[in-house]
Amino acid sequence: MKIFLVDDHAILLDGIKSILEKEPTLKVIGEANTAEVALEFIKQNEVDLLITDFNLPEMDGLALVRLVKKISPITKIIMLSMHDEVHLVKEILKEGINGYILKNDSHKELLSAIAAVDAGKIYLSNDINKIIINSLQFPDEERMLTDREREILKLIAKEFSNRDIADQLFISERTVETHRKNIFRKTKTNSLVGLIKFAYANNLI
Amino acid sequence: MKIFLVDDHAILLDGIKSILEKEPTLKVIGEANTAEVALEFIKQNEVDLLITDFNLPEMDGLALVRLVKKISPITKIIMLSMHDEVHLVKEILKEGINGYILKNDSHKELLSAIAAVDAGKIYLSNDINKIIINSLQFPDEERMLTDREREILKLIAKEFSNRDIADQLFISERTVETHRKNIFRKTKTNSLVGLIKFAYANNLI
DNA sequence: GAGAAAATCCGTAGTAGTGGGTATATTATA
DNA sequence: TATAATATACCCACTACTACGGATTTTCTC
Repeated sequence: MKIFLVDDHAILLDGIKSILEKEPTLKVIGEANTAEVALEFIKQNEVDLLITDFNLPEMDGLALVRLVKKISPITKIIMLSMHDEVHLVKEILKEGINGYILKNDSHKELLSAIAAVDAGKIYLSNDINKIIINSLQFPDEERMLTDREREILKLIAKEFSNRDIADQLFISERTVETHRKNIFRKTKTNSLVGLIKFAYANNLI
Repeated sequence: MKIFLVDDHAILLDGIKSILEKEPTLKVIGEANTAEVALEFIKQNEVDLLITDFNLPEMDGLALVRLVKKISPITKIIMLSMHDEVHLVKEILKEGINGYILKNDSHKELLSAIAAVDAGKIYLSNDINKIIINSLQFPDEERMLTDREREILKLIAKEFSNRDIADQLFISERTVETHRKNIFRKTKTNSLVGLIKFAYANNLI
């Protein structure tokens, strides 16, 4: 099984490689610190399995997954993330990846995931399963932010005022206020600080 | 050399262990996900080198370092952090640790650090050196926040209003406003969002 | 083409925080 | 003990955002 690793922390990359090298059936044929470099490699080489972090500089793991699915549909993908925020997990799973494990899972979980994915199954780590099931049991939570709301939240996080955002998007300040109101409602926060924390947890910053 | 590892991400712990096991002179005699568990171990066993992450649940890496220095002064310490924020780096180095490397350094850097520390030297990763030198060249930056300011920043980050904070600390709202002003000045931010980002970067949240 | 969802826009009143000061008591530190 | 640093407190004018409310247009979906 030809595996390609992506993570922006070299030490983690080295560690995982060291673990996988102990398995005779697995072969790490390449690694990268950024999604861009990974894509270049996948365009030119056949990769059976891509194991990628979600947090990457520039292009994030989600964008990488979408592009890999386009340019190399046979490549299976396992996401190795530290994020356990329900919105974000759902967003990633929607892309149809083959496995999702967390960084505080052990290497055994990673090996199990690889085996399962190799056998054509989908593997979710225990914690991720819990999150999914929990969100099915308590579906009260609002649906995700719309694209526009997300756009505005990002601008808020970039320290723009309502006035600035309105100018930038060529809309009225009122509209920005309305979006802001809706974002607050949907994220169940009622302070700017809470909102920024939400943005962090959901990787919008 | 008897080494103890601390990191809240099991997969990283496993990876580093796997790397270190290849070196015949090194022996990983234990590992932990939390500072508390690590301290228990160090109390009862002789540890030559502690390699610890900074971000830990509950007690953080800085507090761990301070306690280890007390209960086992012979134990050398290498901090393995993803933080490269100048204030925080300085704060950690002030504790007198033996090495500081970043998570996006490679395993070679880690091995070099271990060798240097074993030889009684202090090892700083290249990026950390740059940060230190840079801060010497441009010492214009304000000194760190005072304890009180830090306390107030944490409360701001917990979504308390000035009124709330004043009540909680039994001081006037005016005083809170003054502290807030000083915090803004010192952190060179001028929006709440910037402030929260600073708090994140400095691990105050 | 009906209906839902999303995006747009507005008013009015009130509040919390910003930015500019100044000033004094307390606590470290040399 | 002088000096600096920190923590405390106040004033005033201003602005940005909040919290209610309601409404219309555009876009998507069945």
